[in-house]
Amino acid sequence: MDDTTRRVADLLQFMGQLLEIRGEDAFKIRAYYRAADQISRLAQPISGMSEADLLGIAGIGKHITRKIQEIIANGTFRELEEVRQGIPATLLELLNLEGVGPKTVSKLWQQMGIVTIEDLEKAARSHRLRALRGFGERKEQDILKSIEMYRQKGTRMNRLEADRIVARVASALKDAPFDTAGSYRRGVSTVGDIDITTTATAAVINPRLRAIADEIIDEGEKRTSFRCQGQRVDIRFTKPAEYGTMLLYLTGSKEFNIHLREIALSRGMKLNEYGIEERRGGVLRTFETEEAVFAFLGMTPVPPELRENRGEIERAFIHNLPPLIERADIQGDLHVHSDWSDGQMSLEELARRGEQAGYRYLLCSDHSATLGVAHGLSAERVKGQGKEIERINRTSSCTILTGIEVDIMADGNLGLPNTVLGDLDLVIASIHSGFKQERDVLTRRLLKAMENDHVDIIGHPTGRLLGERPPYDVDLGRVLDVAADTHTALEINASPYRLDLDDGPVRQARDRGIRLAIGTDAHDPAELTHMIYGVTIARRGWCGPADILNTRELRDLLGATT
DNA sequence: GCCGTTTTCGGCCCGACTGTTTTCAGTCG
Repeated sequence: MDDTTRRVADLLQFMGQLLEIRGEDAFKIRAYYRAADQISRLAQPISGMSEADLLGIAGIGKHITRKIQEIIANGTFRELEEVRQGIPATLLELLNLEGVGPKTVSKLWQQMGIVTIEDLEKAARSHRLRALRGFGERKEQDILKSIEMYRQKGTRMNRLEADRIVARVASALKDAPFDTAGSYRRGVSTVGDIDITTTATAAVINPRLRAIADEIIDEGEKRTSFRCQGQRVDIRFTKPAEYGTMLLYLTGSKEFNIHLREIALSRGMKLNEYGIEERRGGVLRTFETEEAVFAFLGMTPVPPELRENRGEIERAFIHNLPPLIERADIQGDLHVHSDWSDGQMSLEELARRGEQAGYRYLLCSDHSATLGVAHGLSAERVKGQGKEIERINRTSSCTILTGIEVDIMADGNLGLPNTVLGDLDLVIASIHSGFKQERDVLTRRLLKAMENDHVDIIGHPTGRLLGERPPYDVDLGRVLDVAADTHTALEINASPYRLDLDDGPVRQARDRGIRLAIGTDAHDPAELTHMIYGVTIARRGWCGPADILNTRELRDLLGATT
């Protein structure tokens, strides 16, 4: 997203938060949040959009359009500046505390003069909070605990961590039937908490959960929340007859649920986690499966990965959802390292692992020599590796493709000469250094690499490491333009530590007909199994088999990239 | 503030759980 679009979304979000603290009408607040959300997922820069374009976006009307125009022209809007005058900026941070919402913040501020987390901590420690109406000893303790949690900053889990927690909870549930839901089920690249629904009863399950919980947050007949290995887990207990609507509700996303419920409402039906009822005193109709709910509403079932209210609901009503890629469509892995650079697998092992995975091919893409730490390959060693691969391929049903993950250096030149690159089956070009360069410099490095005829794929195009390093500052719009022009594929790096590109840009690339390549970037055998994470991101980006290079047969693949 | 196949006014997704309460407000998902 470009800076201006980002700023518009941020300021509308900010306005919503300020209005919350002021205790304004909840629907007005929601309107700002909704507008901010819509803008943050725009595929194009907002500054290029006309007034009519803006008004065409659901949830953006006359007033917010004017404010957007003001932000584009002046960097802010008058009403926001007026509202923020009266409210200390530090108050917003208090909203990050679990159990502390706008009403509480407002009360703390107006009745006790509390404006920072430090103020709040002091007041709670000296037992002054309990003087407020609606506060007691328990609440003081809870607030202190929330402050501690916030300072430890529980970050979102990557998929691998989430898988571990799910496995742990599954072991406690034993034979009880259950499904994961929430962002985990939708396949989001990082997961905030684990949502689970089960038809087993609370009476049976709650005691088992206590055995694996660090802490029980709250415990009930219908829902139990607890912390497991530092992460929050929510379990909903469901009757089998109501399982379909419960799973649908718990899977979300929130925006998907709201939109679907609005549509149900407009047809005189109320949809919740227990079923669907006629709005005027009808009986509750229940559904055992999600498919049954979708069928009743007249929709094609929406795969969980698509449930983000990005147009999939409308498409499901006209039975026109895109075909999505499946794990079984994958014919090979297009990014693997061997022990010729920093990987652990020999070339023989690569071939064997590829056969075991049922792959037709694997792209051996070791680092080029410029990347000192990775024992990268010189021009000479590239040749040597090629001979070795040729030998192994004679007896392997999984063809090892010769390749390289060549460095895009600080000046945009590549780490190996064209004469070397030209002899390889496929070339990935990636940035591994100079992350802090100016946006324009970084962007031009990528563009220059794409314009090289020998470069087939751009590896981990934004360079992010989830929870560790933000994406580098590139103009993704320009990258997509040039990728389309030069027929360069962009990678969906399937490593759970990267997932780069993520679903948003994948969708944009896919909509523009840009080809995508899924690679695990495996350095050891276990990492070859990460392919599923990449496939999931592709699905979230609305990709079908035809959008992904490595669904192709070998001959087709090489034909497409020469 | 947005929006319209009951509406240009009067709705806006819906429910669980907790703490501090004597019936509910606040928060969360």
